[in-house]
Amino acid sequence: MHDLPDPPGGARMRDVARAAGVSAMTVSRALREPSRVSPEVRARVEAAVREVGYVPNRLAGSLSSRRSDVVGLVVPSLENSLFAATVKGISDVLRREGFQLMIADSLYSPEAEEAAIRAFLEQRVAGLILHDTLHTEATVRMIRRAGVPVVENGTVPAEPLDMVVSYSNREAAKAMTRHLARLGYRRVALVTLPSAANARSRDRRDGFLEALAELGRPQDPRLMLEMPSGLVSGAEALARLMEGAEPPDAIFFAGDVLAAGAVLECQRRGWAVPGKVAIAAFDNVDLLAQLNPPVTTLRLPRHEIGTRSARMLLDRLAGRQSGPAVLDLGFEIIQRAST
Amino acid sequence: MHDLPDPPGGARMRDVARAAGVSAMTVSRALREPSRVSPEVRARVEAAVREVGYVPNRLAGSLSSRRSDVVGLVVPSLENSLFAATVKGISDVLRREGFQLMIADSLYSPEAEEAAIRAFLEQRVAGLILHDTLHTEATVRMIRRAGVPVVENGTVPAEPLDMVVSYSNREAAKAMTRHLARLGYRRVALVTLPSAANARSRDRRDGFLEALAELGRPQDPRLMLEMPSGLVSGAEALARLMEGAEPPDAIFFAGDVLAAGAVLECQRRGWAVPGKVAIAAFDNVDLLAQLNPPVTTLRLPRHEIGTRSARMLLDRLAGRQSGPAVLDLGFEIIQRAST
DNA sequence: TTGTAGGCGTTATCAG
DNA sequence: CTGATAACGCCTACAA
Repeated sequence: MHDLPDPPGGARMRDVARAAGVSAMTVSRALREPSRVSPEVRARVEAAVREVGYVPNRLAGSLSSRRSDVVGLVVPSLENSLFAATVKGISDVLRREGFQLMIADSLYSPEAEEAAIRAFLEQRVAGLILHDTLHTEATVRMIRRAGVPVVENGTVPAEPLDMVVSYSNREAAKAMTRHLARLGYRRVALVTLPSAANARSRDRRDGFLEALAELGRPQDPRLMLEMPSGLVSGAEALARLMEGAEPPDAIFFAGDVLAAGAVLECQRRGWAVPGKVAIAAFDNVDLLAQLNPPVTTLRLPRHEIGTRSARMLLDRLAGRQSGPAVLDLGFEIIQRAST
Repeated sequence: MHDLPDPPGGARMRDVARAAGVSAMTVSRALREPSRVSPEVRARVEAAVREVGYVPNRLAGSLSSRRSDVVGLVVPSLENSLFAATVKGISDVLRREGFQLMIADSLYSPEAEEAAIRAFLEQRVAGLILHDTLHTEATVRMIRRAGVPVVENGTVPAEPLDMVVSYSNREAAKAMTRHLARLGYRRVALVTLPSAANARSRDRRDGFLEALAELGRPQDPRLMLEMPSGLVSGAEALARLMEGAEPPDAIFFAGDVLAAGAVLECQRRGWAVPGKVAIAAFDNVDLLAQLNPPVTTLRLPRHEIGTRSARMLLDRLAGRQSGPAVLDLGFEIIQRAST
């Protein structure tokens, strides 16, 4: 909390009013509802605004009007480029509608998310977009009490807080597993990110297991691995899985850039993909299409999740939409040479 | 701008005061300067806060105190993971100090930057961090008039607005060019991002040319190319440069993931790297170390730029630092197998 | 179409 | 250590 150097340089509405020879109220109107002010006065006000270099104070405006044009966003990580696509989608829509974006990262911790959301509510944001769907009880109470609209993004939660825009991690993982089976792979392994604090990861694992069950295949713990994020991690996962007695003939890397790391490791080891082992990924990052071989993966609507979330939130704020809503944006399998 | 549902659910300070049997002023103190309130009262206030579910209204607080704990950040692009590292650094420091972050992207357009900055100033942010160093005149006027502290990040500008935290794009490009010459490469090509709206790109080109001049080598327009960002673009740049009559023996990709795209294209063409052509990159993204061969590049202090920028800004806000300051964080060459 | 009065929820200031 | 009072800059509501 630090000093705002308003007084020396900052002109207030009344300064504009004086310069334009009207009342402050008229300046306010001229700025927000130009049509409700005579053209002549409007011109004088606009001139005065330029003359004194007036920058409206939205803190005062929001306090008085009990409205806000700031949306709060919490993502698990600011460094993950997958979230970046969603953030971009949100930002694009908000900008067009004249809203501002406050961002915080939760680091996959519900407690950190709670702190971020509290800070946002203190700033009286108009609405929240949350990528994680797991919240502390205190968070839920705070949000309920505040009454702000919320959009959740990460996956379709069992008990949505309010609105949801996502794809189904479970269905996506299931579809890819089926796809690999259809291609003839018999021993399909799954690598996920640590599921402890990651509902998305659990959903993917569940989808994988559901597919196996439907296919009448047994669960084999030797074919399931949790690894942290990263290229190196993908390489290591590959090594571990292939060292086993009955190695997989296909590996589904259901997270991040793990698959890319694995393909690069195959290059180093001189292993043919998919000859030695097939590799599938979970997200359509540019890299996967450019790798040798290009990697089969899922196209997820990352950017659209952002745009639709923002739209849904703004619709609610504008009273254009009533109740909770769940939007499942689906996904698509991209078959490439790696499987 | 939309309705804030404060009244139904939102308790105000006076509600807390009533519940605790004290005045609102005492609640305010108990919350912000607990030591200036008797332990007994403090406890009553804390209990009352929990009881009524009080969430302070910082709009009112900031308006009254003329302080803000929000920092505005403008990056060229929200999707570029290089900026993400800097954003993360900023966010880490701000969180620790209890500040909030508003983010907007400029899309490399000074006009869009101006709009974003205006919006931030309307929100009365305590300070600004700008990644671009090119601003419209109106932007400069606005910032000067507002008197908010500013940190610029992109490159060291000729006329800093205020504080600067960066590395020198020119020096970094120069150093890598020299490095390639030292390794024995005779015809070094340069690929940059479009320089029209990108000062960083121009600086890199200038550094490249300076190095050539120092080495007594001629400028060869056939060895300089501007390409848009992206892996595919890197592959295409490679193809174009190698198709010429006197192809380069080394290519310095001074932007983004261009170099990675080129290495992957070499794999496809069966070109040895560096046998057929050496490849160097500009930023230490994880991928470069994992590619085959691993790619020589520059380690830039992306994350540290963020942390130091935030610290410098907060120091200024706390009165701990006086005038403008320019912090050059340097860089480092990482020699790998691709050169 | 324009203006006046009062209040949004908090904090600075000064008094007790 | 605590409280009363007056802003902070703008907007809602109503009046002219």
